[in-house]
Amino acid sequence: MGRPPCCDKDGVKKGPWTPEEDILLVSYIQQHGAGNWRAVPTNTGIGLSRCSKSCRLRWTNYLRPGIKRGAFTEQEEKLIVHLQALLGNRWAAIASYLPERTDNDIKNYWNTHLKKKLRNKTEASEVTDRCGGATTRCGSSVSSSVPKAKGQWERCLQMDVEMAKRALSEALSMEDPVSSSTIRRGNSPLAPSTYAASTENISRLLEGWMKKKKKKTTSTTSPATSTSSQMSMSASNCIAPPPPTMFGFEEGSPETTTTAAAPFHLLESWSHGWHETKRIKSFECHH
DNA sequence: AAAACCCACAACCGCGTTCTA
DNA sequence: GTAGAACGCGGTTGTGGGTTT
Repeated sequence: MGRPPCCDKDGVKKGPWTPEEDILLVSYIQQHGAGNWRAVPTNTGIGLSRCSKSCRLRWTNYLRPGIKRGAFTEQEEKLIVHLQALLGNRWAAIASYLPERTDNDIKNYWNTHLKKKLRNKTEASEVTDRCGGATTRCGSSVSSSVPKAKGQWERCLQMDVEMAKRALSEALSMEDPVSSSTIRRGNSPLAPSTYAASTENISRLLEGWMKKKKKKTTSTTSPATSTSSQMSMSASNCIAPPPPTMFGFEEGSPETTTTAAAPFHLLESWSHGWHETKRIKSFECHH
């Protein structure tokens, strides 16, 4: 009946990942490709005693090639704010418009920076009309608990859509052609740089890890030498593609057909070749 | 110098959905 | 068709580093 069990909870390691574990995971994915997470812990042998869920998370959030880390740009910030206004806290959907960022990253950034920023803004403009002014951000959240008259809500949403359109156009026009073309095309399944990019991710993580370790202790043996050589060796190879960054919205979704759908069409060019019906379906289900 | 506090972010948890035997 | 596990997502927590007192 059903699928076999995921992984026995006993002996499953938790907490921060070490570079060794990262290497193990990446080399596994290099050989077998991303997906089938259930098989990862068993196939990597005793070296990786992580549950499949943890492996998937580690890969999608940190090791996957093409992930951009560091400070968010103003354009990214704008995008997030407007998409959050349109989509609510659907971080995965929002992340699909920022292919270099993960949903976790965006979620964290929202919770730590943008939420505060917006709160300050709204506090400052609280005195003014909540929905009437042209610059007032209204209908801000899909999940807003404040009830609104239908017509009013639609007008607000329409305004948000217009704002989002502008922000998206700005963001798109300001992108440099090289990086944006990479983004639009995603990671080609056979792109030779794919694994290299992944090892770059690990190298970055390793650097940070080494710094931390240096601070803590100077006497412990570090994995740096073995891992770096392993990485440079592996970098010449090519791995299976990462899970395609999702792009999901379907024409005619209820409630979004005439309003929110507009910016998504605008963005469709971003992601040609990335259509992932599974996620589209999943998004439909949420509506 | 040390304690207290704050902040950022990586990772975990729980739940709904999807998949498969 | 059904049961049960995997998968994916959003919310939350834990931890480590930085700053302030």
